[in-house]
This record gives sequence, structure tokens and C-alpha cells, in this order.
Amino acid sequence: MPNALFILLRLVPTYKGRHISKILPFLQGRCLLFSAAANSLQRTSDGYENNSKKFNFDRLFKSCTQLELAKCLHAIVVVSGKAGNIFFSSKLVNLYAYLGNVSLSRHTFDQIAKKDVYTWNSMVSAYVRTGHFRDALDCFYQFFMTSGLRPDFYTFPPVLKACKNLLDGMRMHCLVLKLGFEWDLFVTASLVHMYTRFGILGSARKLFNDMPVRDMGSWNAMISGYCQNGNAAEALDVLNEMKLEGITMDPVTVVSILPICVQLDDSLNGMLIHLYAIKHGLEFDLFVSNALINMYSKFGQLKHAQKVFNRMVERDVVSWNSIIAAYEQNDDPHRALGLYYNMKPTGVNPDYLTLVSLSSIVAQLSDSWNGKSVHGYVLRRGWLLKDVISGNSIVDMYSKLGIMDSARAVFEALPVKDVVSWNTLITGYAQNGLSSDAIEVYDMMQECNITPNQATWVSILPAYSNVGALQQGMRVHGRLIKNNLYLDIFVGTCLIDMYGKCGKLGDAISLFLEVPKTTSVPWNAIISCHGIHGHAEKALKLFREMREEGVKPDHITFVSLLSACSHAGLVDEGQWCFHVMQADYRIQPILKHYGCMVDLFGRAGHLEMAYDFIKSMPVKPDASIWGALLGACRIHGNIDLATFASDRLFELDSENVGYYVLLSNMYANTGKWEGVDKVRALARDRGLRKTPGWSSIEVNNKVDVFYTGNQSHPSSEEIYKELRNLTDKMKSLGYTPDYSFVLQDVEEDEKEHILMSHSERLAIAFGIISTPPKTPIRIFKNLRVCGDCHNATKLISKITEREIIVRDSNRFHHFKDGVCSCGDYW
DNA sequence: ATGAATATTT
Repeated sequence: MPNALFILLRLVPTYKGRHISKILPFLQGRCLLFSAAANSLQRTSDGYENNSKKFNFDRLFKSCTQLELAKCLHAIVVVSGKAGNIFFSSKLVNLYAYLGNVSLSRHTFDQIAKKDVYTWNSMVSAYVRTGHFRDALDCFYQFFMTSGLRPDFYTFPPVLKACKNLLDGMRMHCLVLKLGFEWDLFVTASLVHMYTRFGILGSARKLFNDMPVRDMGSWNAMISGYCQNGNAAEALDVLNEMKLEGITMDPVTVVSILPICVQLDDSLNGMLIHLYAIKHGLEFDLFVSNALINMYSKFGQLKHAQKVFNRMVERDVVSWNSIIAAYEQNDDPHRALGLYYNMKPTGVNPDYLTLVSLSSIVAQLSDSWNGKSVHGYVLRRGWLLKDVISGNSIVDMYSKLGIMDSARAVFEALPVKDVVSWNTLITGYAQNGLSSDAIEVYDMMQECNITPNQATWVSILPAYSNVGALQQGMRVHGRLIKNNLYLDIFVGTCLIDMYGKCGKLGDAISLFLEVPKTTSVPWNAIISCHGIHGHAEKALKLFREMREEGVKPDHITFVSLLSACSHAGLVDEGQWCFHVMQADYRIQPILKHYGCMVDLFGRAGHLEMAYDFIKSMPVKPDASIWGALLGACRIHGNIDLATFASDRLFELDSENVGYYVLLSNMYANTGKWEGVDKVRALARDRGLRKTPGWSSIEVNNKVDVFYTGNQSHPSSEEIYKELRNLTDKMKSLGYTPDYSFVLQDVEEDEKEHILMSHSERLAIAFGIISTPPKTPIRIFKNLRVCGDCHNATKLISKITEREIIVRDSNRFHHFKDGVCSCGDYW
């Protein structure tokens, strides 16, 4: 029997009456309601006109909650000779659409020989309900032009909903006027809603004002229209007007108005509306509860969100998505994940937005293993191909997990890429320190004619400043002036940062004067720029100005200030900042601040003070603190304290190569080669490899990267020739190579060659041979500049009469006439 | 028949 039923279902709706008569006996035993209906259909020829029977059919249609049942019903309708009946057929059209299968709707519709207005309306709204807006409009025009029938006022609300651009909408508006349906309440309310969808609030408001009668739907259309377009004040105005007319909010009004409270950052009002909902019995409305969860989550009030969620009687996907996203966006990925696991047994199936949250959760937990299964899940469901947002969230997930190869692969496979897709990939590369890949993707984006937006600039500019691509950064600046985006607080700050980090402090300052300075963001940027250039005094002056202007500094401001002081050796001023931060601004120092303080004391040679400071810290020192102490020990050659610090370090963070390198350098400096070997072996056992040193230089809009000892550059021969030439001249000026920076136990002439092929020196030599005489040279180095190179560069600046600006991972060195701006304190 | 909520990049 099940097989027979299966065959029947496959035949629908092309079956013949005789199939059905064979099936009916089986059906009778299975579904009483259906068999009853089938019997009555067979007995009476005009069943639907009979009142009691009609009730039965309505129940029958309503009871069809599955596609299979609908097909059975269809079968019954046909077998009882009712297929030609417009009433039943139109009901079937609606039913199939309601169950999401619009092609069966269309099939049924096409079988109807004589179509009336009700039939056409059913088909149009079937398309609208299933989201096939284009087909809905086509169907409407077919109806209007070819059927010879006149659309009625039932026709327009769904058709207006199907208009997906302003042109269609206005054309439809004209038609409404031409046919004279503007008197209809629903039609006009639909027009209001349509105009708000396209952001044409003026036209919407005019129609709304002219309405002689307004029902709940009209008020809601106007209010939600303002809400969706972010016009909070107007939305509240209309709401007040409504209240004055004595109309109270219904669930839809509440749901529309709650996001406005978020937008206005008015949590009090939000809670008042929650109270209103409780008072008016809307508390358990599904939509109202979902909106409340979202509101509380945006205010960070997770307890309230959870309470609303707990009290719900019925929860749908949106409820679960909202509560999961609430925890995910408020940095509690563990709880969010727990809720996801609770969701499954309730029978609510995750949708693509659940997976968007899940991918972010997995990224926050840095759980690469589950990352792969999230990817697999989305892939299997076909969401990756169907929905950009799903794809983007997976690209973002892999980026945050640091698996850029996978991120790139997912990105490449996306059938549709929007700006966000590109931005996500660019940001991913930039955040993982792969600036040149970020730039490459940005260039590809340009070739694809995708218009960048604010987020694009905010990710590409730091990538440019990272590799020192000043010329390309300036080109972006030019573009931003045209777009008038350069005064945007985030973009402007990125530009300031870019100029500062590319050595153009003057340009950074003049930009800073132009951007709005109401928040700490641009101030932080300009203060840190001065800091890395070694101008701590000016950084402090800017800080005083900031205070005078009433801008509240944040913890980043103090990180920039403290590191400025430590670079310049301003110990007292640094201590003052540390005090002001806590006393005046009640900012509790975080590890970053403590690290700066250790650095401040340590660099200045107060190693004991630095160590005492660490001991007095109220929080447990982490690797960065001991790392700062170790760095200071290296500068001042205190090997005992260094050994102590590195013991603490390897307990805390045995994964960071930098510390092994520092320690082994110290042993190498003092010639303790067995110590060097020991540390190197330790690092090797833990599978760590030294970060390769590289330097870059931008020549003719192109960034060239040099690795230490690399000889594969096209101009390699000329570069080494120039370097030998320069070394000879340097020696005549009294240069003696400082072999303590050679970290290998080799012969003397080998040592000289190693120093000569340090990446910064290759880049400088390349700059000298490929740019006109006396033009400044700007170099970037990913690690700290080596002491011998620092000496050499001073002399090179004198010999070649060039300014040489070197930015290393720490700060700027501005070489001119044989001296460096840092005054050898670094 | 109309009216509604959740979302990816900085």
C-alpha cells in the first residue's frame, strides 16, 4: 500500500480518476478526515455550496500541513470531478504556495480552463508568498493585459509587495489611481509600506496623512517604515499621534518600536515597552519576545534576555538564533555553544543565521576542528552557494582561526561575491600580518570593479602602512577626498596612522587638524604616531590638549603615551601618566600598561626597579611582562636577570620564538656558544622556527621585499656590489663591524658578509641604486633594527647625502648627516 | 489581503 500511495503522489497532479479509486480504500483506513471528505465529495455534486459541507472543506484545507496531504486532497478533488471548479482549484493554488511549492501552484493554476479574478489573485499571491516577486509581477501583467478581467482591490496589496524597485512601484501606484482603488484602506496602506521600503518616506507620509480612516495596519506601516529607515524621531512622533487618537500598540507596533530604543540607546524606554507588553498581554507573543531578546542583547543585558527566553511558551528559530547571538556577541561563546546544543533536541532546525553565529562562536573559541565541521554543515545544506552571508561568515571564521588558505578557497568558490566578501578576505590577510596578500586581493577587487566602502579602506590602509606603501596609500587618500570620506572618523584615523607609520609625520598632523576630534580615536592615533617617531614631549603636549578639549582618554591613549615615554627615556613623565590614568580617569591598568612600565624602567637601565615593579603588580605577570624585562636585560647586558626572566617566560609561553631568539642572542653576544646551542635546541624541540627577518621599500608604486641573506632579487648583483662599495667607504670613516650581532659562530670574513646581507641593508642599497641621488629612502623592517645596521646606516646617510628613514617593529629611526633621531636611545 | 524580528567586514 505505501508503494501505491507513493506512486499516486508521484502522479499528482497528472493522475487519472481510476488511479484514485484504487487508492481510496487504503486512504480511508489511514486518514479519517480525508476519507470523510472524499465520501461527501463523491456523494454531492454541489458540496461546497452547502453550508455544513463547506465548513468541512475549510477544515480540510486547513488541516493540510504537509505537502503529501495536500497532494492527497488534490487527488480527492480531481477524482470527485471537482478539478474544473474554480473555488477548489484556487484554494489548492493557495495551499501549495502556503506549503512552499509554487510550481505545483502554477501547475494547478494552468489546469484551470476558465479563470476568474479570484483565481488570478490566488496565483499572484502564491508567487509573492514564496518570494518569487518577478514571477508575481509577470503573472499580474499577464492577468491585466490578456485576461480581459479587471483587477480588484484584493489584487493590489500582494502586487505592491512584489515591486522590488521604485520604478515598478510607481508604475503600480499609477495603475491603482487609474483603476480608482486609492479609496481602499488596504491598498493605500500597502502603498505606504511600499514607499517606505524604498526609503521614499515623504511620499509615504503624504499618502498616510491623506488617509481618511486608518486601521492598525496603516499605523504600523508608517511606524515600521520610519523605524526601518532609521528615522527614530519621526517614528516616535507617529506613535504619539496614534496614542492621541486613543489607539493602543499591538504586537506589530511593539516589535517595530523596540529596535528604535536600541538605536537611540534608550534602555529605559525599552524596559517601559517591555512593561507595556506584560500589562497588555503581549508578553508571550512570539515576535514580541524575540524582539525583546534582541533588544536586551544589544544593551548587553544578558540576564534580561535570558529571562524573556526562559518565559517563552513557544520558541522558533528566531528565538534560538537571537539568544545564541546574544551570548556570542557579548563574548560568551561557551554559553552560546551550550544553547546551540540545547536547541537541537527541541526539534527546531538551525537555519543559515544559526550557522552564522556558530561560525563566529567557533572562531572565538579558536576551535579549528569544529570550524571544519561548521564549514561542512553549511556546505552540505547548500547554503554556501545560495547565500552570500553564509559564505562570508565562513571566510571570516577561517580568517579569525588564522587558516587563510581555507578562507581563500571558500572565497574563490563563492558564486556571488559582494563588498563584504572582499572586505572580509582583505581584513583576514591584514589581521594575520599578511599585508602584501591583503594588497593583492584589494587590487583584484579593483579589477573586478567592485566599489570599496568604508570597511574596505579601514582594512587596506593599515595593510599599506604595514609595508610602507606610502604612494599607494596617498592614492587612496586622493580617492577619499573625492568621495568626501576622508573626514570619517575611522577612515581619517587610518589615514593619520598611515602617514605617521610611513614617516610623514607632518602630513599626519595636518590631517589630524581636519578630522573631527570628539572621541579619543584620532587622538590616540596622533599620540602614538609621535611616540614611534620618538617625540615623546609632543605626545605629552597633545595629551594635555586632549584633556583641555574635554575628550576622555581611554586605555589605548595611555598605552601610546607610556610607550612614547619609554622610547624616549622619559621615566618621570611615564610614571606621571601611569598615575594620572588611575587617579584622574579611574582606568585600571591592564597587562599592556604594566608591560610599558617595565619597558620604561628597563630601557632606562633601571633593571632592579623594573623587577621590583613586576613583583608589586596586583595581577600575575604574563609572558609580555617578562619579555619586556628580558629585552631590557639584553640592552644592558644583565645575563643573570635575563636567565631568570626567560625561565619564567618558558613556563608561561613556550610557543613564542621571539624570546628564544632574544636569549640566544644574549649568549651569542657574550660568546657563550654552548648557551646558544642549548636555547636553539630547546626551540627546535618545540617545533619553533625563527621568524624570518625582512625589510621592504616602495619604489615606483611597487613594494619590494628583501629577506636576510636573500640573493634571488633581480638586482641582487648590483645590490651586493653597491654594499661592498659602501662598506669600503664606511671603513675609511672609521666603521668597524660589530660582530656581537652575528649570531653564529663563524670566521671573521663570513661574519662581515652576514652583517652586510641583513635585510635592511639590502633594501637600503636597492633604494640607493634605484632612486635619484639625494632623495629620501624609506625602509620597513618587520623585526627590530640590528645595532650594527644602525651604525652603518648613520654612515651611509652621510656618505650618500640621503635621509634614510627606517621603521622597525618598534619605532622610527630618522638618519641624516651621520646621526639618528633616536640619539642612540632605543 | 495589509503591518513585524535575527545577520557577515571595521
